[in-house]
Amino acid sequence: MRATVKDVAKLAGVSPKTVSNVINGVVFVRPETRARVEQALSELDYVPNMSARGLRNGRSGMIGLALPDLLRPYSAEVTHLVVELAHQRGWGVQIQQTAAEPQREFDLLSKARAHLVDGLILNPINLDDSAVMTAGPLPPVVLVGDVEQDVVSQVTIDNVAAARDLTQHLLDQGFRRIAAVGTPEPASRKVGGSTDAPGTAAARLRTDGYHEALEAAGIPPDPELEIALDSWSPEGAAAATGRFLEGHEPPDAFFCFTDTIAIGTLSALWTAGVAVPGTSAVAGFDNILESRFVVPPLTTVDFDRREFVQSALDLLAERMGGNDAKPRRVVVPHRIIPRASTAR
Amino acid sequence: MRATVKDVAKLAGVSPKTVSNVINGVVFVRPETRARVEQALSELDYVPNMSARGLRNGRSGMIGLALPDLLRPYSAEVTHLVVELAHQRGWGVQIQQTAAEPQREFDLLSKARAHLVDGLILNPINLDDSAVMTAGPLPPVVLVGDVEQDVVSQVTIDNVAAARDLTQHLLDQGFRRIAAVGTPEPASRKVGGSTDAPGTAAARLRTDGYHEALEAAGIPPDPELEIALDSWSPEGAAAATGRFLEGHEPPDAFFCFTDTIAIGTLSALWTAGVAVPGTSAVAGFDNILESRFVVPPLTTVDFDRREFVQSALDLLAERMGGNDAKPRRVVVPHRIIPRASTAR
DNA sequence: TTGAAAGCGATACCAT
DNA sequence: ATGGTATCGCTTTCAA
Repeated sequence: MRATVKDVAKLAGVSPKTVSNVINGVVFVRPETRARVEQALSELDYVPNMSARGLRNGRSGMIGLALPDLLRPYSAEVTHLVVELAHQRGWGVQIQQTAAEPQREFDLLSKARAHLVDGLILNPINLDDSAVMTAGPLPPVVLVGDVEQDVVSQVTIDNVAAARDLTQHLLDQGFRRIAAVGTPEPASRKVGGSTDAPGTAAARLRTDGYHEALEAAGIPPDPELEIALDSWSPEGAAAATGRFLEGHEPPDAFFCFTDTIAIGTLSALWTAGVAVPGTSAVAGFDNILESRFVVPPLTTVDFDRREFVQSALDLLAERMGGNDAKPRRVVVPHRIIPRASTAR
Repeated sequence: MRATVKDVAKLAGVSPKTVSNVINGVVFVRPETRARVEQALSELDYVPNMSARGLRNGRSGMIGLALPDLLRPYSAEVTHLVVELAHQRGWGVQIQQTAAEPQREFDLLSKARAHLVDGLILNPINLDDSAVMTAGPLPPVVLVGDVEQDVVSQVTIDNVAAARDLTQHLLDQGFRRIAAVGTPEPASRKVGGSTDAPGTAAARLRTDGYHEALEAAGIPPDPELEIALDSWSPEGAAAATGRFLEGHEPPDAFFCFTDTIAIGTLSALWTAGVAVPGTSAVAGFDNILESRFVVPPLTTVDFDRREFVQSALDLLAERMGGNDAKPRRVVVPHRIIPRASTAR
C-alpha cells in the first residue's frame, strides 16, 4: 500500500497538518521539523494522491484541449505547444478530438464541470454546434480559432485579412485566374441535417477574404474556381484537384486554405504533369513545419503559433483565476511567407 | 454550488446509496425509484465529481500517453489513434512530451502513482534513461517502440527486418551506393554526458538492418554514406543532406529512417538540383499520411498503426486489470510500399 | 508553530 | 431493494 500523509506524519512524529504544510510550503515550518518530515517523505517514497487533493481543493491541475482533428500536422504543432507551455505553468493536458462527433465537446464540458479539468481550450468547428453556446454556467473556457462570438475569451487570427493578403500576393505576382481550394460547400449542395465539413467557419472567412481581394482588383469571383472539399486533408485535396483538372485548364494559381490541402493539390498537379511553379502556382495557409520542405517550398500564411498558444493559456489563466471580467479577444498578427511555389 | 449525490437523494427521497446504484446501474433498482432518481438527477443537472469518485475507487479513468516529440506527423497519427481507441474504452488521455527532458517520464510515472492516470503508454527514446528501468513498483505500463527489455509489456515492429527489407527493395531496384540518413552518431563523436539524439534505439536497429542487407548483397557498408542527424526533423535532414551533397556525388539512393527525414532529404535534393527519381532515389519509414502526397510519392515502410495502438491498449488493459502475468510483447507486421521515389 | 478533528463527494459494506 | 455509515487521502478551520 502506498504511503499517505498519515504514515509520513507518524514516521516523522508530527501531525498530518504539518506534513501538508511542508509539502505545500506556504506557512513557515521550523527547519528541524521540516527536515524530519522531508526525511520521512523520501523514506516512504510518498506520492500525493491527486484525487484526494483535487476533491479537497476543487482543482485537478489539468486543462483540457479539444481539437477537431488530431491527425493534421497543424494539430500536432498546437498540441506540442499547449503541452509545453501548460507544463511550464504546472498544468497537465488532457486531449480530446471533436470532429468525429460534436457530442465530444459536451463530454469535455461535462468533464470540466466534473472537476476533471480546471479549464478548457476549445477549437470548435463551427459555433452553431458548439457546446459553449449551450445555456448554463460554463467552466473556464478559451476558444481558439475562427468562430464569431463574445461569450467566452478567444484567440484567433484575422482570417479575412490573411486570406485577402495572400490573394493579393498572388495578384501581385501577376496571377489573374486564381482557384480557391477548401471553400465551403455551395449552399445549393448542402443537404439538410448533414454535418458541416471540418473547418467551416474558417472556410467561410477565408473565402470572404479571397473574394474581397479579387473584387478590389476588378476580377469577378468565378464559382467554377472554388473547389469545395469533403475534408481538409491531402487525400481530399488531391482527389478534388484531380477532378478539377479533368474539366478545366490549370488556373494561374491555387490558393489552398491550409498547407495540408496544398500538399494534396501539389500532389495532384505533379500527377497531372502541371509544372509548379511555371504553369500554376500554389499557396497554403498556416506555415506548418513541413511547408518549407515540400517540393517546391510553399508560399503560405504564417502566424506566431507560440504566441497564439501562450495567449490562449494567458486567457485561460485569467478565467481560472476566478476573474469575471468581460471575455477578451486576442488577435494574433499574421504575415505572408513567399516561397518558390508562387514564384513567376 | 453544484449538486451532489446527497442533494439528488434528498430531492428524490432516497438514500445516496440508491442514487449511486442508479448512476452506476449495477444492482437492480425498482423502476419507479429509478425514475424518481433520474428525474432528480436531470432536474439538478447533476455531474459526478471525478475526484471524489477517483479517490473512492482508486481509478481515474484516464491513461497517460508519453511521446518523445509531439511535433511530428507520426506523433499526431499515434495520438489521434490513442485518443480515439481509448475513448471507445471509456478512457480519457493525458498527454506528455518527453524529449525535452527525460525527467518528464518520471513525472508521468509519478502521476500514475498519484492515481492521476490508471496506466501509461510510453514511447521511450532509449532504455537507459527510461523511467521504467528504475527500481520500485511500476503502475500499468506499456512500451511502444524499439527498446529491448522484458520488464513491461511492449508493442513494436521488427525494425531490423523492416530496415533490411527496405534496403533489399533498393538493391532490387539496382541501386548499389545507398546512403542512410538518421544513423546514430558514430561512437567517436559522442561526447560524454550529452543526451542521445532522439530515436537512438530505432536508429541503431534500423542501421543494423541496413548493414545486414548490404552485406548479404556483398556490399561493404561505407561509413561515409551514413548520415547522422541532430534531430529526426525535416530541418535536420535537409541541412545534413545539403552538407553531404557538397562533399559527395549523389548516391544511388537515400534510405531515410523516417518519412519526416525523407521530406527534408527530398527538399535538399530538390534545392541541389538532383533528380528524384532519376539521379537518386529516396525512401522513408513509417508511411505517414503525407508520404503518399509528397513529390515524388515516397517509398516507405508501412505497418498497421491502428493495430499497433489497439494492441498497446489491449496490453495496457491486461495490466490495468490487475493481471500479473508475464509482460507480453506484440510485434506488428510491416511491409514495403513501393512508390515513385524509388522508381528506376 | 503545531495538533485534533471535520469534511470534500462518491461508494461499498452491513444491515434491514 | 434500499438505508445508514465508514472510508478513500488530503487540506483546513479552530485550538492550544
